[in-house]
Amino acid sequence: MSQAKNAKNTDEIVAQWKIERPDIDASPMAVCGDIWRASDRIKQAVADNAKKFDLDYPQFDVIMTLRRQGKGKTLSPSLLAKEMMLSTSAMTNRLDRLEKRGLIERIVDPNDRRGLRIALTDAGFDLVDTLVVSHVETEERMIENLTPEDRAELRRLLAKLS
Amino acid sequence: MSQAKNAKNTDEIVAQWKIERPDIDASPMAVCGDIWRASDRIKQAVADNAKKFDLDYPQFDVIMTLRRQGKGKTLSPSLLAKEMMLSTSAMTNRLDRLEKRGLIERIVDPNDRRGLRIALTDAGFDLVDTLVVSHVETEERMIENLTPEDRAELRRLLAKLS
DNA sequence: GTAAGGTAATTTGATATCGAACTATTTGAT
DNA sequence: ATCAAATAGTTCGATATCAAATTACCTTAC
Repeated sequence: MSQAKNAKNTDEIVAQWKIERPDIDASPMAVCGDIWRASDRIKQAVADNAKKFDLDYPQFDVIMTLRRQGKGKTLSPSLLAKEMMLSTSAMTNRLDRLEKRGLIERIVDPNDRRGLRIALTDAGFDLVDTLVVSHVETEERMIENLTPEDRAELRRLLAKLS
Repeated sequence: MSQAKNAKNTDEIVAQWKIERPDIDASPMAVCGDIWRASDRIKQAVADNAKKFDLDYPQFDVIMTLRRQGKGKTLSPSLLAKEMMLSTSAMTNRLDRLEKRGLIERIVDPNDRRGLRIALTDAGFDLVDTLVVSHVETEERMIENLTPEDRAELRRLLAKLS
């Protein structure tokens, strides 16, 4: 995940293809590759920050999503899964681990006995409230070289992707 | 991986945090989140394309890397792993599967009996040469709404990330 | 009101990943 | 020359993921 020192930059990759397949315009690889790698670096930084709180990224992801719904709010496992683009079986797994750690609890849905409501425990709530500060600092550090205009422009360009 | 219909856009997420934690400027989440999601969509499209050739992304990744080195060129497993930012054990796994499919072969390094040289077979070479065409088309389709200037600007901005 | 089909969550089985331990070989220091 | 340390690749153990199957419950159509 972390940027390996020896990984070629995306221009070098395009140059290699230019030699091997001069009939192909490989330049999209540079654009897509740069997005890909930027994302990997952000993911790594975010995961490293979560690790400081003894959380892996999957756990971090869930409790952040729960926290931003508001104090006392709950979500069903399937909504959580949809929200974070994950299979419900992966969500079951994440919730198992978080429940074991006492950060969330599963509450039977009073209106639908098939369903559950997932709530942060007090410990989970407190943890997120500390965590989110350094999380935002981490992300800010990743993009600190971008001016406000750069940021807006970057988002505008990314929004144009199909 | 695919963009879930119900996933909130990153502005909505920032807005939720604004309510819950007005003391925090969560705007970096929107920038980083947009990069993250753009990357996920590209990854999905690339994996879907590979699937048309009965390859999963990991296998695709390896044979593309080998192919662009040039016909007949070889790389060691550890260099391959470094090149694609992967553990060597994951690389062993990928090579096992590719070897079973007859797309690559492991050749003992004549200069170092600990080492291997990984080479594409003729079948592997032919497969990549078809595959790479639709791969580039796939990536081009993802960024088709970006003008050449947009693409350069996007890369310039991404390069400014820490 | 009952049966058919839909939905919620979990379980199961397969695969990919990593880090650590392991085996075999090479390199380097004396 | 010898032996310790480094290196190449694999194996092992743990964890995460997905898709498909499963169980339980709800909703709809009649």
